[in-house]
Amino acid sequence: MIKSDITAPIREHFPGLSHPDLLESINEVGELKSVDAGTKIMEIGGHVKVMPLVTKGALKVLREDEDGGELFLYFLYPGQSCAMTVQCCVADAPSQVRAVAEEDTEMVLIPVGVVDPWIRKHPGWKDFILNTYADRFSELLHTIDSVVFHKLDERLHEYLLEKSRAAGAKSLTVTHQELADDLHSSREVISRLLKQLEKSGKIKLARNKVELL
DNA sequence: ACATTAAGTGATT
DNA sequence: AATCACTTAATGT
Repeated sequence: MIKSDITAPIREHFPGLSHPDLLESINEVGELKSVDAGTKIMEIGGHVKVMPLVTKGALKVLREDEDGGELFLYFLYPGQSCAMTVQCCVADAPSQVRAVAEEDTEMVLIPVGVVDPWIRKHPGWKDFILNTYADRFSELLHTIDSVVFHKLDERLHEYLLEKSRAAGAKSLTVTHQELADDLHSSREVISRLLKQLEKSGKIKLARNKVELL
């Protein structure tokens, strides 16, 4: 079947999961999925049925407050996965974050039911889960540092750089409003900060465009 | 040409 | 740094 294609992207991006037994298990229950940029992968409050292993593109993970305000947390790149999923299938809790495809993205979906059993069955899987946790935890600390200690203009600049990395391009197609939403700020403030960044020669602006220099 | 949406500005808190 | 009220500019139909 086409199923054998699944292990190829896994072997390429998740070298830690390349033990034959584990690959066979992944091949049995995993499902390769491609989504267009902007597709919602996970909604807040939604029940998590699969754990995504990103193999191409990027997922954007966001927190949302009571009144619909958003806050960007981190991107998930190829070779990474979401610790929230593990938390959710262990605690059987609904998702507390939203995940959206930042680019056209490809991932292998692992049913949450096998996540726990595999930890005992496959040493490589256990290490992977622990690493996923450790990675997300330090990403989160970094985000907290950024929010609490950095000024908004620094955060904005850093976010633009990350976004550029996710897009794999220097030129981004975004509105000021979208940036404001991700950083939990307001459009006017972002506009003004962007203009400062442009003046200091770090970026170039056009309608719906931000170009990193 | 007109309507819609993005971006800029100044004042206020 | 956020919000408001308003203007100006760019874009789609």
